[in-house]
Amino acid sequence: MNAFTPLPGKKTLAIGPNERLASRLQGVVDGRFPMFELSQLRCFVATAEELHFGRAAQRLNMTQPPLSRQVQLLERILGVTLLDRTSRSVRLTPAGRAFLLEARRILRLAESAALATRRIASGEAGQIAIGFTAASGYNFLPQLVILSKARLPNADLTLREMVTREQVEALLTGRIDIGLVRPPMERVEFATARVLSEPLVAALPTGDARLAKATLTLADFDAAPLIMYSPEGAGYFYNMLTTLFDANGVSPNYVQHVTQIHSMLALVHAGLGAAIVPEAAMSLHFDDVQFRPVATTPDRPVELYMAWRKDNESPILQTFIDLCLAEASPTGTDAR
Amino acid sequence: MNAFTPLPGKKTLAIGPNERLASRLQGVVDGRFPMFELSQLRCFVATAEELHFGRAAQRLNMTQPPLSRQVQLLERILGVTLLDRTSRSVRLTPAGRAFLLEARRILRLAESAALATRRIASGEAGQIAIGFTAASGYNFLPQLVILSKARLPNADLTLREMVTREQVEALLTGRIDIGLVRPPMERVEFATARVLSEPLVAALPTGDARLAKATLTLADFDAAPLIMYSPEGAGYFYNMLTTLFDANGVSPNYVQHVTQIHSMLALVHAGLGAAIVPEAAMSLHFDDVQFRPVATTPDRPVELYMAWRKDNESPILQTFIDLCLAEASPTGTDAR
DNA sequence: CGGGTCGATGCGTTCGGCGCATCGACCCGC
DNA sequence: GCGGGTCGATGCGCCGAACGCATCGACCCG
Repeated sequence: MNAFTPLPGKKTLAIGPNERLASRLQGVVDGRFPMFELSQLRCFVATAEELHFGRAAQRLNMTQPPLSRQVQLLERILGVTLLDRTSRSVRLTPAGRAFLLEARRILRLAESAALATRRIASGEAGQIAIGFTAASGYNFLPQLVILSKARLPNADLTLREMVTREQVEALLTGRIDIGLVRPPMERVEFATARVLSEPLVAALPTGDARLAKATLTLADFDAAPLIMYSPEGAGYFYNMLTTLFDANGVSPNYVQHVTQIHSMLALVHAGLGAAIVPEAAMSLHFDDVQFRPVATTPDRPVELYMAWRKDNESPILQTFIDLCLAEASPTGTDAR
Repeated sequence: MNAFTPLPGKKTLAIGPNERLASRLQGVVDGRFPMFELSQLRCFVATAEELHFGRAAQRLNMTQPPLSRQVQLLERILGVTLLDRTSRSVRLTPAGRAFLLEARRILRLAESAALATRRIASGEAGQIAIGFTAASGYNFLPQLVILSKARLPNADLTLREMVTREQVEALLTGRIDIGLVRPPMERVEFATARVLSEPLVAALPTGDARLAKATLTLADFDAAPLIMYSPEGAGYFYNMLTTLFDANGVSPNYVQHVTQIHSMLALVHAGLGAAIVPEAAMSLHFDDVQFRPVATTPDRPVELYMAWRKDNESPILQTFIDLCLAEASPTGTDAR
């Protein structure tokens, strides 16, 4: 069992090891070098730091002979003497000094690569690309980013503004992992959760008589100048408002169609008319533009959904979504 | 007693065969992970690139079963699934995608580290710190740098201006590898080679009557205003000139002692007097300062030596010195 | 000149990685 | 729908590589 078996004589034939070594170093002959291993780098670094094979071996939890041999092997692989050693001293050669720095870098890189990969697999780190509609960028998205920075500091968020239709395609192609989209969102590939529902508010220019009322109704917009959403670029709001107006028999005077909410408010500021915008747009402050609630049925018609591919296996995506759903008020969300 | 005999109190030194295995598995438990090897990274990279174990194994000159096992082992070391594999397809997980980039970086770094170290050991690359006296920086040093850049493009030169005395100390402490020094330079630790010997020239202000002569003699400076070297900061030139003047019975009128040659020329430019400078100083152009040869014995009294430690084992230093000595005119050099 | 230290080396053992053969899952085409 | 083909996983035997022990040879010190 014990390896110790004292042999009487010493066999002087030492061709065996040299032959194996020769086969290993055959690559040197035809120009292709064999590569060292990280364990050999650790051997060398420990030895270079201790400048003493015995202590280095102790640090590496091994004995001195195999350590000596690993360092020798590393030197033969490199074809370079890294350490000048006598029985009295061990010193780094210039090449050894340079290689020591490189070896430390390689080992550090290997350590950090392992760590980073473990974090990514555990959902603590990684990249998340988020698509969002313009209006969700005013209020909800910033909160989402703040939440992510606080709870997932190693998450690397990429934000891309795009309309719902573009987000669907981006989700399918994998260009984004999460979409902040407007309903309806019914696709078998996607899981969705309602993350926001908010009322509509009227944006009125200073001096507008309707500012006297605390709350407006849709009837207040009948035959009045209204800045309206473009059916192409802002279909969700266009459809929502036309449906609401039709259901209530209201016919505003559409003075302009625009796509962006901040453009609408700029036109309100210019006195062109009123606009009806989601409550989140109140984050945008324009001079001479004031807001009033608008009563509708339902009273919070503007909905925002989070959508992601069911088969997206990114661990951090799961962490992120769990985080979002846990943080959002339970009544306001409706997962899957 | 052998240092590696297990002592009663040091159980940890006894590394049984089971302990290696145990430490490998135990490491995962107590938070310390075993480290992967570069060969495993190569296995993973090839597999991730081919997305096919059979082809990857072929690329690695091995068979598929050990490749599968190495990738499995890597995954167990990381504690992370890198590849989702069925019998029909192999796909990277998000963590695998991230680790692939890291693995490639590590392998590239290892390759380049080996290459760089081989270059350093062969004398093709490395760092050389050169000390030089101010005057040698005007002409000789730039040529040396140009020569080095052309023939040793991977040499990383560090240039430090210092007087001869400082260079000697810097050579002894290893702060510089090569000194460009003034004689005498007699130390057993150093090898030296004369790399330059040049005549003295007079720097005269425009209008000086001596400009009429094509060549001046030392007698031309007797009783005339002369800007002189400081004995502390420029001892070599101070001693050379005083010795020459004494030997020729000449007594100039020392109007100012300064250390730097360009300061002397500035004072000549200001009309304060003449100066005697090494020929290399003619590289410095001042308005209203013109040069004339000065006849001396010997006719090229200004000598520059290259000095380096005999025991400096830097391979590129040897290459560099060989290069310098081969390039310099054989008559002008005198190695060792 | 003998004891002590240290790296190198001989030697026997063991363990890990390899190749071969095979399994099991899955796809595809007849 | 069933057999052939593909592909990754696995069992197994073998061999080489790395380990530990013992020892050598060089060197230093008193």
